[in-house]
Amino acid sequence: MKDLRFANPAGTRVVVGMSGGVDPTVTAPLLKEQGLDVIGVFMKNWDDTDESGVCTADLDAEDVRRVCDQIGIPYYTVNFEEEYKDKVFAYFLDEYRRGRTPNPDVMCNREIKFGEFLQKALDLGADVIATGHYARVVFEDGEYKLLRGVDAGKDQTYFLHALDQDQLSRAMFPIGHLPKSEVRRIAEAAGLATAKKKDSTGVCFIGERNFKQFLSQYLPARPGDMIDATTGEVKGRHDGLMYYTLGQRQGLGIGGSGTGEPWFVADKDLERNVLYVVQGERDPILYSHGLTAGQVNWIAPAKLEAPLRCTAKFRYRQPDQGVTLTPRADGTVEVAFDSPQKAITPGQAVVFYDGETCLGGGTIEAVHKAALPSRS
RNA sequence: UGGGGAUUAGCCAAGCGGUAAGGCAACGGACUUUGACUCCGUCACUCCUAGGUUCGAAUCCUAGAUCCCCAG
Repeated sequence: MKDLRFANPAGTRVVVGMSGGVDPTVTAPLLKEQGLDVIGVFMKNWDDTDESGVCTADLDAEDVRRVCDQIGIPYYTVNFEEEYKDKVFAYFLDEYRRGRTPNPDVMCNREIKFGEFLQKALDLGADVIATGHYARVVFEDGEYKLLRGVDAGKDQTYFLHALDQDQLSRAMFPIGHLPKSEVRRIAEAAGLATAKKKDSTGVCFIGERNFKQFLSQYLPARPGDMIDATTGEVKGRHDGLMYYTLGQRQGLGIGGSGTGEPWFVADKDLERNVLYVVQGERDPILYSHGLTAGQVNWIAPAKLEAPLRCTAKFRYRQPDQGVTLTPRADGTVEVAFDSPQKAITPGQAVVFYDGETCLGGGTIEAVHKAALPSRS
C-alpha cells in the first residue's frame, strides 16, 4: 500500500473545501504551488437568511469565489443542506433531547466534509480533498496516522478523531504544519480577500448565535427547579435542561448568599426535570475519576486489544490528561483518569493521543464520580 | 404597639464623621470551528423616608416606615 495522496502531483486533482475563512482559502495557493490540479468548492450546509434577507453563507460564498478568481482556479458551489439536517442536525437535537451536550462539528466532519463532500469531490474526478484544518496526516507502516497541527494552540484533531482510514487516505491538510500567524501572512502576501477576516467560530455552518434562542426554535423548553446538589435547597428556576451543560457558570442567575463563590451546573435529572448546581469551582461533585466511551473510532492502531496508557482530551482546547484505557467486550472503552477531572460531560468527545498522534476517540456515555449526596 | 436589633445596587456585604471596598449575578468584550470553562471591562452623584447637628454624615440626633428577635 502506498500513500495515494502524493502518487503523482501533476496528475492529482484536489478539491478544496472552502468556507469563508482564511484557513481554507490559504490551502489553495499552497496546493497549487505543489503543482496539483486544484478546484475550489464552497459548501453551503445551512441557510441562515435573516429578516433582512441577508445570509452570511452567501456572503462567505462570495468571498470564496473572489479568492478562487484571485488564485486562478475553478470554483463550484455544492449544497448539502438536506444532508446536514439529516445527519448532523438531527443528531444534534436528539442529543439535547436526551439532556446531553453534543459536538456537532465532530459529526459534521465525519458525515459532511469527509462524507458527502468527499464523495462529491470524487464524483468530480478528484483524487483527494483538502480542508483548512490544523492537523496532519502521515502515511507510515501501511496506515494513515492523524497528527496534531504544528500550532499547538490551533490543533483541531479533536474534531477529526472520528475519521477512518478511507477518509484519511483522501485527506490533505495543507496548513497543518504552519502556525496560524504564518497562514495569515500568506493570505496577506497573496492579497486574498479573506486575509483580514476574523476567524469564524460557533457551530460549523450554523455559526455564532444566541444559543438559547436558537435551540428554542427547535425544542420545547420545560422550566424547572435549580437545586443545590449539596443541601437539596431550591436555589432558583432553570429555563429548560437542554440550555445548560455540565460545568457551566454563566446564565444561572443565582448569586449572593452562601460563600459568595460562583455557582456551577453539576448534574441534570431528566426524570424530575431538575438542574443540580453547586457553589465553588472546587466542589468535589464537579469532579470524576473516569468515564465510559462509546462509538469509539480507532485511527491507528485499528483496535484496542489491551489496556493502554496514553493521554486524552475531554474538550477542545484543554491540555491532555494522563489516562488508562481498558477495552470492553461490547466495544466501549473504560477511561480511568490519572487525576480527577472537572465537568466531564456526556455527549462530548473524548479523544486519545500518543504524543503527537491522535489515536482516535469516542463519545462520553457515562461519567464515573463519587456518589452524590442524597437527593430526597 | 413593652423591650432589643436591623435597614447600603438584583443578592450577599464592607464602612463607625471626611466625601460609597469586595464577592455573586447581570451586561459588554477577548479567547474559541461544539456547548462550556477562563480572562478583561462595566455596573450605587448615592446609602429606607423626612428633618436636624456639623466646614463636612451612609456614619451623630429626632420623628416616621418596614423587617426580625425576646417578652405578652
